[in-house]
Amino acid sequence: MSAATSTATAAHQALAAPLREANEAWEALMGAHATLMRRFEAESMWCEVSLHEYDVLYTLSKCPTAQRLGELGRHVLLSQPGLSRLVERLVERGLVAKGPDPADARAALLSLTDEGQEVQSRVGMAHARSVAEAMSSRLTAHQMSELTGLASLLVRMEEETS
Amino acid sequence: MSAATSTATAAHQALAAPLREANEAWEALMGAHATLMRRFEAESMWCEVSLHEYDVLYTLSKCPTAQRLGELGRHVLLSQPGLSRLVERLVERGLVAKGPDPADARAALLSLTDEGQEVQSRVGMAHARSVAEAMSSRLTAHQMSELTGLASLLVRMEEETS
DNA sequence: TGTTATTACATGCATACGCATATAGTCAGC
DNA sequence: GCTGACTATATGCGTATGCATGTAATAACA
Repeated sequence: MSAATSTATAAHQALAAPLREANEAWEALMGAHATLMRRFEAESMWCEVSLHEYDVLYTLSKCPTAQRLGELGRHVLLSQPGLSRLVERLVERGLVAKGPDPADARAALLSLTDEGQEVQSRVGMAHARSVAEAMSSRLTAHQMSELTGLASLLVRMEEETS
Repeated sequence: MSAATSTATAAHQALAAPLREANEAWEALMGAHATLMRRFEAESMWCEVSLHEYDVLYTLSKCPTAQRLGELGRHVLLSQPGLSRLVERLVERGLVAKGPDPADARAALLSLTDEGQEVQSRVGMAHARSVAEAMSSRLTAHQMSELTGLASLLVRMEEETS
């Protein structure tokens, strides 16, 4: 091996160590997400509402006041047109109510209907039980809170850096 | 509040504590995944290959030997027909080679072409740098390794429980 | 060995999605 | 108050995806 190659390799390895740690963490996080998503998707509770649809119902259920589409978009991993049409379907199905915003005629204010609340609550309960079963079979309570803390550090990153 | 209601509430709260911890952890993990995915999706490196396509190239690049579709499916969060057609597109584009399995005429053995390796390597480098930047801006090296450990505990859960 | 069940992958079809763009409303400066 | 930049949501269009099912090959078993 030539000196030049050796130097390049050493430099590459010096650079690679922190890069590798970060990518291992991301890959593990991806893997955990994929594993759990696959498990949850296979459950029987999504016959009424898809995961994306439940995501919207859940987000709305946590909001004390009616939300705009753009606000919802910050919580749902979906493009703006995609979310627009997803909400449109939920409105047609009577789970979400869409009304005008008195303060801004462009905006649409979204909230859960009674039926939407009922569906969110019912599906949410079943999902929460499934989540608890999956998580607690692999993590202790302490590990869960550690994971919560670490993952929370990564959330809303772009809102703070932009 | 009646005694019955009070008892039910107490029982609900006793049940709710571990359930809440698990769901907080899952929600934080979802949030971290969504935040980072949103950030990575916005990068310019996916003009050549989409995230799903890169996922396939990356998985193949890590396999020393040619893989079957079903094996790939264990690593990619995509339905079997979806993966079948995604691979079909990659084959048409010359990034993946598909050959017969001498041991099983039903199966198709998949591997990266030279061009596929080149694309995976190039996109992978850029992606890895982006991942490292995103992670290290919010986590210390120690926190990354903690996250790796915790997330790894959740991976391949169904393989061990089934 | 012949019949059935199972596995591995492919395909028809409906739908959901993203990108680009359109439409409608608000705001800033003058 | 008018014009131009900007924002919030909707729509046209092409494509990717999932579900149900098809096709071909292997396995199991009588």
